[in-house]
Amino acid sequence: MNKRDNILNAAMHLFVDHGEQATSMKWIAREAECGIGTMYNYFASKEKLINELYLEIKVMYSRFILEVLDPEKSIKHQIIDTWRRALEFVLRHPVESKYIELFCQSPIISEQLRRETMELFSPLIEIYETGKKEGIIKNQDTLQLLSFVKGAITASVMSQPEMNPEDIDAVVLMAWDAIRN
Amino acid sequence: MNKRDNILNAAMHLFVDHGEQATSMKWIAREAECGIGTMYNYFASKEKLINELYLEIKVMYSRFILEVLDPEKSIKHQIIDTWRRALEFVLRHPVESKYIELFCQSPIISEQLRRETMELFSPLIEIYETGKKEGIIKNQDTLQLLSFVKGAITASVMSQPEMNPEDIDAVVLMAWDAIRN
Amino acid sequence: MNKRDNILNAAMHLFVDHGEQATSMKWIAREAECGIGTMYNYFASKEKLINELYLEIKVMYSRFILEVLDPEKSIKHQIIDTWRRALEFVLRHPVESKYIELFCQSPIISEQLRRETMELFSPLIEIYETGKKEGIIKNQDTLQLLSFVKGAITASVMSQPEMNPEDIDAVVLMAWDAIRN
Amino acid sequence: MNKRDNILNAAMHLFVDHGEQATSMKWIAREAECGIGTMYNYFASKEKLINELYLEIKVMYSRFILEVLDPEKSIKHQIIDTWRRALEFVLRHPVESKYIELFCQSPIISEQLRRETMELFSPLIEIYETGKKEGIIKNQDTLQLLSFVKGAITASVMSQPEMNPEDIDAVVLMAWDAIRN
DNA sequence: AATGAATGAGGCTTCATTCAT
DNA sequence: CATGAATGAAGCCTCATTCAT
Repeated sequence: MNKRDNILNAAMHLFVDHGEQATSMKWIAREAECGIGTMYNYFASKEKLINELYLEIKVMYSRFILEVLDPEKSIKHQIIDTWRRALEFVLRHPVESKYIELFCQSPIISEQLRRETMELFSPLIEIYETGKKEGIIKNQDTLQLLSFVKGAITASVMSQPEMNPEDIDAVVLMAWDAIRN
Repeated sequence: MNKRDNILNAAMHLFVDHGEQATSMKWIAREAECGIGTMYNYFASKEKLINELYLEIKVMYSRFILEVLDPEKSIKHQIIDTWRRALEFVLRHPVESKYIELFCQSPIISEQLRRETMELFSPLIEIYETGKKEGIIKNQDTLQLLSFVKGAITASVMSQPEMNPEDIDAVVLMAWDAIRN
Repeated sequence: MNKRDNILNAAMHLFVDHGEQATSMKWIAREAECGIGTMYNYFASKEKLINELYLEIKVMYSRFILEVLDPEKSIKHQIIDTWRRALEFVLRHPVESKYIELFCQSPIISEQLRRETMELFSPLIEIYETGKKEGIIKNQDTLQLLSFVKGAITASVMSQPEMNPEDIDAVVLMAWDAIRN
Repeated sequence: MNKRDNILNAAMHLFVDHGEQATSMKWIAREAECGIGTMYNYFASKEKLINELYLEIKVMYSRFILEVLDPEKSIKHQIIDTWRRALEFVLRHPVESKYIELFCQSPIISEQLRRETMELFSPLIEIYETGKKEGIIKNQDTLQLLSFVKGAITASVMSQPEMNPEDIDAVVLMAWDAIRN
């Protein structure tokens, strides 16, 4: 594992466990097993580090979810697949998930970066809009639909961090019942 | 307005806008128009202040939601009423809502307090369980159901802070479709 | 016991147990069972309080020692009597003794007060000088003699706070052997 | 001079002149010509600094006194030699001596450290006990003897900080007369 | 005279950042 | 590149003192 990733990984774990501001650069350096000065060769400041970490995780997350999209499949299938992937992400990458949950709204994240990472998920928007046109999901504002299911799924998995396949099926079913026509 | 509430109010606004850790006690004092020392007559430490603020808001929130519960009504009505109240709370108390959204998971909130505030919502649990017995809502784990709709509704209203009555109806319908049998 | 003495007494105990600076005015007020403001009716400031306490104790100490002086007795007897009284003072008033031991040199005590309290013991000086003239004690500088025996006796009793009569006799004998001719 | 010693030295002088509690860390830093933060690289807290300074001085003091012990010499000579060294220490290291005098009993010094530094002087105890066995000094409790002469000598030199050789001889003689048989 | 809430200067300590090695 | 000692601004908190009641 390269040194930059080492640092980001150490930072993520500490942030999740103790909060961004309660985690000092010294502490990150100790966990990453490098000198404090070294970190400043990779990240110009703590703020930069936090923003880069945020970007890294969001990119990883969006890739994980979107890479299962198969345009051959039906819209319903595609939507449900993204949900399953979202749930799977939490199970496979609990720390990254917790990070997103906790610091998504951190005031340190620049507004610009926040907007950029939102765009990573734009392919989802198209799917939902196609779904609406096909009449298989409710004709609501797309952002509304997305927020609803994202909130629902995230909260579900957070409240029960160790889901088994039946739990996953149950949550996916509820989400589908919520938005389908 | 009494001085203690002044302080809590100033703190809440600053916390929501700039984060708990980025908000200094000096800053809160300036906003609350009192000396720093005065705050320590009411709250033994910043941590205590944060915890008391959390409790205050959670109690206010739970009262607001639960006070519309009418045992005479059908379970479906009662469930939907609580959702409408939850949405109304966000519209009427946007800062308090944002506070809950942001700091619900703050590592500063003591585990004990977190548990205590959870119990404030226990009446909801009974309603859902009656609903399950009556067969009108899905036979899922109650905490799962609650998390799902809570997450969904919160995310919905957060993504669109100025909802009109139709939006509210739409969200409530989605939530109901999600959990009904 | 009057209120002023109450305050001085509470202050003395706290100072001895925790140090002058570590003892807050609030704490003294709590122990003296009066309001903080009340203390300021009796002592203009903490510094004044400390200085008055110092004076009070030193006066008490000097009176205790000097009141046994009997000009009818021989010089040797008078000297030894003061030592016995000094030892007795420690046994009877351990807290006051500890206070003297600890804060005798406190930088808060004003130089003037320190000089004034020194004069309280001036009768002793005359006795030693008479003793030198009579040739029964060593012909040293009087301050030297006084310091020597005072240091010796204080250290003795401090190292063994619960002396029995034989211990007292032993210390007195050593002191006498030290200065006698 | 190394930086740690610089800090300890600055601290010692300020403590002696103004008291431990009246001396702020900022002040010590200014005198030591370093940043405040630098001090915390060497001492984890003000309390630690005070304790380490105490240890340093006590070790220096005990070494200074004990290094003249010569088992070839008579007990009387050995005892008197340690006294002369103690007096010499005060003359050569007046600030260190004042520090011992003033803060020996500071409530900040940990009880454990106090016990440890006492043991530094254990060789003295053996000498006195040999002296008692040989019948050349009074058959008192050893700690009593030690306290007596230590208190006497310290007080003597403190009351007259610039002693000449005759004064030293006089004090040593008084001390010897006090304990000899 | 008695009280204690209010105040803010100042204390200890942390920590992001720099820079000489 | 890597390191970590040095730095001082800024944070939390204490506490002597005041003043309105």
